[in-house]
Amino acid sequence: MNPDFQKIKSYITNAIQMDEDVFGLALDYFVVKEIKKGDFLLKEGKVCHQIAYIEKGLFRTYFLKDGNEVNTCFCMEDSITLSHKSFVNRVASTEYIQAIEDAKVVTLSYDNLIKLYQLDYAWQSLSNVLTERECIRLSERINAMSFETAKEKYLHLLEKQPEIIQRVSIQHIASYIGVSRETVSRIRSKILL
Amino acid sequence: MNPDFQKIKSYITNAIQMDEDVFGLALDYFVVKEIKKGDFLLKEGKVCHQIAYIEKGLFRTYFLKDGNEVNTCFCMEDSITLSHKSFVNRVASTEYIQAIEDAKVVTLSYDNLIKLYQLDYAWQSLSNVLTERECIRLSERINAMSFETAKEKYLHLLEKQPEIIQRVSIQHIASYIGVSRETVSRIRSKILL
DNA sequence: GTAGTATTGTGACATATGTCAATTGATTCT
DNA sequence: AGAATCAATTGACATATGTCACAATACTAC
Repeated sequence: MNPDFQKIKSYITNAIQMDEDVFGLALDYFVVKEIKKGDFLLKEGKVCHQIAYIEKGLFRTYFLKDGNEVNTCFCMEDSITLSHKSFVNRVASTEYIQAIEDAKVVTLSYDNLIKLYQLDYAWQSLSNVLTERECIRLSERINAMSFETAKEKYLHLLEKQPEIIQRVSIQHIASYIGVSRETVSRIRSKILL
Repeated sequence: MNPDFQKIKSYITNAIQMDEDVFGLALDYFVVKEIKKGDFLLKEGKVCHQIAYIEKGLFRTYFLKDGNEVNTCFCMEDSITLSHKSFVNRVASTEYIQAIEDAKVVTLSYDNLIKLYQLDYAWQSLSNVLTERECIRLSERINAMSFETAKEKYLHLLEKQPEIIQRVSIQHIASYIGVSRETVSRIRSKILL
């Protein structure tokens, strides 16, 4: 088996119980892609045709509000990135997915995923588990982000996803937690005291 | 068939294609409950054992942050209310679900839902569709609530769910959009000018 | 290495929103 | 109906955060 598929295999079998041969059904469908920093996995207006398992690198998801970029998600190694709404409903995406570090992903197209659904129920089940997880992640993010001060939001992120703070520029973090970059800068300088 | 089940039947067959007899499998499992204004469908610390289809009435979901109630959701007629995280993972809920109007719901327990999953795949499929929808609703709420001003958030709610504004007290709306009730009061008085 | 560009930090000030207090208005209960 | 409780409004003021301008630092490309 392509050694690139070892990590996504662990990821999947970690989420649900899946037999070796059932996983094998997907081998011909996986496509490995290298993405350069700054390049896009998805742009507004395009339908999201693939899910991408991130083997290496870091992506941000953002949308445009009054011409300004608003970050909604950072995805790094051993996670999956896609525009959920666009992928599931087969509609044009309202968001962008951009690599902010050089990246390597294993992709699976919508059409092939549907084929896998029909070949074995475990693949359907995997989708369900991942969707449930996404749901819970989103509701936690709402609670964290809607009812906390700028400082609380920063500290919350620092606690929950310290690696993001390390690897992502301050302006992207500011946009992610919904405050100005100056405010994040001031919060950060106070914390260090 | 119990006339109380007519509405939930429409709701389900609207979400997915489901045969008459497959729907019939659930008839013995549905339990109709009347809930008085102020009473709880779920409290913090309890596991959410049921999903509730709302035939009549209005519920709010909230959690406690530093002793203050923070509203996260309002659910009314022809929708479903539950604590997703608690129901799916069988863990203690961190949130409360309270009727803020006299209500009538049709409930289905977790155990019975699992039985239905095994009796016919359509029930599993229904769950998946509803979870997908919830995901999309949550991400829209994040975008609306995290990156808008108090006024924008109020107007957004007014546009998307005008009935909420009519039926829910101003303090609950304020908590829902994450601003003080005085601020909502001032926004409202300006809009009317 | 140097020039140029992009990113971050800091101060001054403006503004939105929160907090507190008092008043008015609406519900509920007996 | 009247008392009592609860909800909403309004004003004064405090505070958090945004905006703008500029300096300092860190990257990037030649």
